[in-house]
Amino acid sequence: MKDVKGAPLADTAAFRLGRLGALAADRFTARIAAHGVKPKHVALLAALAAGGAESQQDLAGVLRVAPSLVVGLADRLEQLGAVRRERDPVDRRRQVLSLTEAGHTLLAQCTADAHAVDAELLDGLSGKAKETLRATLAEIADRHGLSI
Amino acid sequence: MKDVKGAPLADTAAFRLGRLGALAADRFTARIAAHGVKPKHVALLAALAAGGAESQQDLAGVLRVAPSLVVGLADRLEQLGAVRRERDPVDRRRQVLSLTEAGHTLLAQCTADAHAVDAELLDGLSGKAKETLRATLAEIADRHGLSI
DNA sequence: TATTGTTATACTCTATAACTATA
DNA sequence: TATAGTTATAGAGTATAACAATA
Repeated sequence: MKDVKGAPLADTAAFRLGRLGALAADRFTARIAAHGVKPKHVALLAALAAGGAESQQDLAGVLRVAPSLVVGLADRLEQLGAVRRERDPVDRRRQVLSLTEAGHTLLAQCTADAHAVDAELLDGLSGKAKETLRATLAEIADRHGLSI
Repeated sequence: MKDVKGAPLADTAAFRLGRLGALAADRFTARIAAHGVKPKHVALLAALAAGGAESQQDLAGVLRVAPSLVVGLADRLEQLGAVRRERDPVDRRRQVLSLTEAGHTLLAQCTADAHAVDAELLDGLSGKAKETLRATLAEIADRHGLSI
């Protein structure tokens, strides 16, 4: 009769996801720093590439951050020439963001960095284990409305 | 010939782990707030329960935080009656921390909270998928030296 | 002189509230 | 009056540096 107490804290998915998520984020942050951006900037680029959100309010919703935070992110990306910011002619209160050619390139570079982190992090796992993990993470993210 | 560009950013394990890790951490944080602690306090309790680190320096190493941060964590846990803090008679510079009965109880409560978050987060996955995920996360954590 | 713990300080991230302009 | 974006402000979290006690 084992397991009277249930699995210890460190064996829960919640705790491990938190710990590994922080590790993954740290490594990703270190790599993309070379391009002058941080994870939230990349998330914004990815949200634009995915489509469906182009005003700053919509983007704040998708990224689950305060609208005021999007201002600075967009400022920085515009400064890097990665996004265009244009007033919506129909409703001049809205800023419509779109990816430039440079923005697509930057996103591709950061995506390559994420793949590099994947390789480091999942090194040693079997190919099948990696595939299963990706699929499971995708399903969980999907069930919790994390398109980005 | 698909996949010329490789998987998009949102499909990388690094990005999903970061996102899901933040979600798991948020939910865990919300639950344990009822006990007056935050994730780092719980990590300290778990490290003590796991053994192998009892001085504040050692604990800082295991938790991968600055030693100065451990001071405040231990202060709070001592205030809650969850840990004892005793000078090492052999080397009076060292503070030796240990779990009290209340500390074991607190850790058990927080572990139950983590299980509750697991249930929420992994809801909808098959039992087998959950087990495989736990095993894979454990293996990755282990390979990267994350005992806690 | 080196190390443990502590305190003081500063920096990063992000949210909330106040404000401007449009609607 | 309500909404999109912006700016100002404040709080949480954590690291680094300076300091005290002990080795």
